Amino acid sequence: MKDQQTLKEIFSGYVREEAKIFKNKDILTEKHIPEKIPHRQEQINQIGKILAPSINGEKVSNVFIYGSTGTGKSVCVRHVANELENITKNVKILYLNCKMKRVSDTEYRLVAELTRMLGKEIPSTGLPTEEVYKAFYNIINQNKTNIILVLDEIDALVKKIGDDILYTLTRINQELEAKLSIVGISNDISFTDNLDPRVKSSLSEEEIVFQPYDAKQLQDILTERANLAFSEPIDNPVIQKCAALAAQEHGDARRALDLLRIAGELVERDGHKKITTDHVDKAEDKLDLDRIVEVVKYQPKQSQAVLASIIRLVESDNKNIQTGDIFSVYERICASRGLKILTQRRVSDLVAELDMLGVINARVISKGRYGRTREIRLLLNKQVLEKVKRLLKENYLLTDKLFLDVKGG
DNA sequence: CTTCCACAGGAAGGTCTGGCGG
DNA sequence: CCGCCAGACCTTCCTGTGGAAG
Repeated sequence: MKDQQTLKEIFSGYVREEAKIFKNKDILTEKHIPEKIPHRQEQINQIGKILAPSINGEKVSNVFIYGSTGTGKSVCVRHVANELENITKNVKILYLNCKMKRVSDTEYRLVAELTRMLGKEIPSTGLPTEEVYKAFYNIINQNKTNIILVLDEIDALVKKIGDDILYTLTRINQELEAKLSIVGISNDISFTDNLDPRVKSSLSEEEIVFQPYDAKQLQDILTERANLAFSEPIDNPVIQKCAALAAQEHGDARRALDLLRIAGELVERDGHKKITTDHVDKAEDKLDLDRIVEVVKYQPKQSQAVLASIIRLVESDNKNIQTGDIFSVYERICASRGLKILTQRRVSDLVAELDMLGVINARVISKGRYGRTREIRLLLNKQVLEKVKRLLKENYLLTDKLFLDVKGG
């Protein structure tokens, strides 16, 4: 009873505190699609002009949009899409982020998801892919509406499952006399280079580029959103700091918003009221810390073992760490922990994955006579490294005592 | 110039799990 | 129940290669 009382007090105190700082925290997340998008009017108009003919039932051009992360590609497209759907029922917009695990990262899942969006349930597994395509075609034939398919992070899709699927999708129009257009969004500019020329030309009937924001523009964005998200105005230096830090990260607006949001959360937790630039500094640390630790936490055991090997090598002052070194340490860790030892080929892939996740940096280098390999560096600062190590120790993949004498490099 | 290291990374296939429709 | 399917995860086998050493 006493416990409950205390808990209630904690909660109610928290609720009050939250009410004081955030008016609506969602404004600062990706979920939110703002009414006003500063410094993107031109792009929005371009997208609008391209998609407008769909209102009269005409098929619109495929569009390819690129720009680095946090330049507003998705928001702008979604904004236009919302407006479009508000004024006409002739257009159905299917928005899909291709990076979504277990939703759109394979051919089957992607087509299944699209079919579901059009109103037909498809089991998550069990059917032949061909069957799912049939269902998709059928429902398109029935509906006869104009479909605009927005494929966000389309580069991730092609990287994983190839461009065949895009070819199939672009050909639907010929086969079914349907009106399906594709809006592809990518943050990899060189993405189209490796595309099948047919796909490439049909996908980029129109192209729109999003340049990174500069610090000033980021400030405008932050100010705009901060007014909606927080109950009290945010000090200018705080906004400036968020903008400056994000401007260093290729003008990533998402990062700027994250910084502001986390800073707000930190203040909230401390029970204070005013965000200061110190909070922004802390937010920056926390942002990286949380992301990496979270990533590592949900890596499979084998991948963690590989990471443990890399950390071991780094800790024993090895300068140039290469795949072979990692593998030999990895073998020992597995042996001592009773873990199955995978092949070097597989470990090489796990290393590549860790690289993609931003935990390490793996660069292919040639050492001439002494072979071609990957040179690996850890990308963790001291704070993050400590947390990751603790995590790996909990999983018995790292121990405190050194049990290795690694050959010098 | 050629040689050759220590891998990279593609291709194909195996094994297992979870789920389908009949 | 069966036979089949997709997908995760892994192995086996393989060809390709940048550049220092000879």
